[in-house]
Amino acid sequence: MSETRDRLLRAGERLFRAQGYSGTGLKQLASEAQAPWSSMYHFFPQGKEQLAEQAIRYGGELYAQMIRQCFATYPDPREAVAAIFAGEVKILRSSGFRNGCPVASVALDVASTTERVRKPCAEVFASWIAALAEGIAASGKPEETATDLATYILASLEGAIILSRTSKSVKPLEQTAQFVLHTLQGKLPRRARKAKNARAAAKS
Amino acid sequence: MSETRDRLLRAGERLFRAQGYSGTGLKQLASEAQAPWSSMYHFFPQGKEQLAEQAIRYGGELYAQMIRQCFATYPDPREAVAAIFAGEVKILRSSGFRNGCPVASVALDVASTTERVRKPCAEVFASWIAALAEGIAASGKPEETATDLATYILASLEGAIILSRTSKSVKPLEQTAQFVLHTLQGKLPRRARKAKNARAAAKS
DNA sequence: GTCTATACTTTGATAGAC
DNA sequence: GTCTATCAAAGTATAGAC
Repeated sequence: MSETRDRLLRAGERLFRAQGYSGTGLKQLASEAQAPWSSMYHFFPQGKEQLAEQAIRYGGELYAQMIRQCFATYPDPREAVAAIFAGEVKILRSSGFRNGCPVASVALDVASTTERVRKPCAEVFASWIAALAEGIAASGKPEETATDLATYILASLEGAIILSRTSKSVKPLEQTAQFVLHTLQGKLPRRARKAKNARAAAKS
Repeated sequence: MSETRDRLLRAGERLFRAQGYSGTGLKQLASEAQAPWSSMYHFFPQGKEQLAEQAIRYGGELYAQMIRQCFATYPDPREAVAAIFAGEVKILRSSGFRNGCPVASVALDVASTTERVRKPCAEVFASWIAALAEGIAASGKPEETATDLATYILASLEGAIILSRTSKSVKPLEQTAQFVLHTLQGKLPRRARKAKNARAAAKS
């Protein structure tokens, strides 16, 4: 609907992604969005948390679409996941290692302090896992295994992005991709379903 | 040497870990450390960046020791890595999902803005990778492969911590551990060394 | 819906007495 | 090394005219 509102959300996604939640000021955000300061509280009367919540969902939906797009283009999950990692390499490179994950930086900032913002972060992560799992399950794997795999893939991707962004090198992303892809082509852990047994073993 | 200085560093590690760099105020930090406000600039005349830099290194060294300890206790890399993941589960649980990685939250905050703090973050990550690689190489794997593996393990661990912290559930951590351990016991990706070829393939 | 102005708080950082 | 006081700037949020 509103043009200005969209610009605010996009600026939010950009800035939160690069500087985190606390590190981004609303005035900087409005200025970056070329929006008047008054629109800030016009469109988001509940302030920063409300804006962040919607910016997270906005960026999250974009990324979910990208994931689905990859699986639509490459029916083979291995190729799809390779494309996702490769896409991340491109994003990091072309942004000078500024654009990492639009959710992770906010999530770490607020996970323990601002419940209202933590929740959308968790939901977006869950939606990405669902998108990955759906793509994987489409190739014939049982659904539970697909969700476990999807969680593992997202975790590896997120961590690799952090390492790459911090070291300003795409190597961690590329190296991690190799092992994840290998997992995808190989046989899965014996009985990925029986997480309970494995859990007990890991604890000891 | 100084008792007060140590308390400030420890408080820094605690707070930065849970709230990020921008999200943590120096006054809150001094109060939490039960240190007078004046000691802040007495011990860290260059201000917040200097404190953060040293707090990062402090926490980083602690974690590196823990990694080495795990490999010393369990000569089998698989068991050592399982212990590291299990330890993280315990830390998250016992802290009410507050204590994630002491570096990642700061790294995402400042990676693109505060070079002085980004650098120690990158160095600490590198030291953890080195510690992991050393433990893995000790079991007979070639050195280059060990470093690649170590990067992959750390990435998966970091990402899993994020997912677990955000969702307030240890499931992502436990599921990710399963796949990582499976990679460790299985055969490695064909020619982990020839990263260049793989890189080219991932791009296409 | 936008403009200008402003209240109030917190931030990082200094100064000077002791 | 610590205390008290204070600074300028930036933070979020509001108010009222247009």
